[in-house]
Amino acid sequence: MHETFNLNASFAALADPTRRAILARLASGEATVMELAKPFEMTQPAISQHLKVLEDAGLIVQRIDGTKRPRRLAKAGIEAMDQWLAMLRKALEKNYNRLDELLAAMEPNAKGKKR
Amino acid sequence: MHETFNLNASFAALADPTRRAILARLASGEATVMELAKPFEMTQPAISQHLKVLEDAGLIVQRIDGTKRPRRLAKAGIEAMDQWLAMLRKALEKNYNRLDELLAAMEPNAKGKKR
DNA sequence: CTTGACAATAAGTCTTTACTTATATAACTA
DNA sequence: TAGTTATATAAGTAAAGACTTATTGTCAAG
Repeated sequence: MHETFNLNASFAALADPTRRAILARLASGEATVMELAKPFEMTQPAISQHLKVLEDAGLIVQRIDGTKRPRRLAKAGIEAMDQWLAMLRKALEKNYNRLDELLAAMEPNAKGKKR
Repeated sequence: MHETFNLNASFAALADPTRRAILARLASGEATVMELAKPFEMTQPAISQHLKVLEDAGLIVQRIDGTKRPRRLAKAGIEAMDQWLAMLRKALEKNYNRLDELLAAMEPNAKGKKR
């Protein structure tokens, strides 16, 4: 419930190229809204809205510095997605092995051979 | 272009809990549409549409077996997302170190006030 | 050849999303 | 203090998404 719900928001957040670019930028350190907005042909409110999506998804956090609100990456949310994907990747490896076994069973003659 | 576009679709695909459940199911091996549909309170067309989304996103592939169309996980698409996220995770580790350095540098003197 | 199982597609509805412009608020600066 | 900078919020719109029901295409088996 808590986790699944958050994964919905987290993956949805990554589905947008602007938001992925923002995260990539934050990967090299904190940045303010204006700094983040600069590379895009988009208004500041649009960027603020993207940042809200990222924050609600648990992927970034903000800090207060005068009138500025520098954002940085948030570990927890990113790791949650990473772990979910790791599960899939592991399954892929397993299935790959299983496929090997299947092929081996189907071709007793050519067992262990790579064609 | 190719890669960014695909990541849009891939992450968007994972944003839906039904589709994540489908992938989790496929993690334990091939399954037909009907098999995949069974756990959900949803019609078969709905599942077929989800499968189309997953396939367009490069996350699954299908095989033809009579009138059945068994799906299985697709390595490439999953790895693409995994690698993008790995980039973020790496940045987090780096930034964590950087923060350590910053705090260490600030510590010798009295720490800044907050105002 | 007909029937039934498996699956895709079409069309319609309702909700969500990604923007825009306009405006508000709070904190710096001169 | 007044003006400017940094950011958030509100309201409106157009497009995309997640379903539904209805229908169609294909194969397999009697």
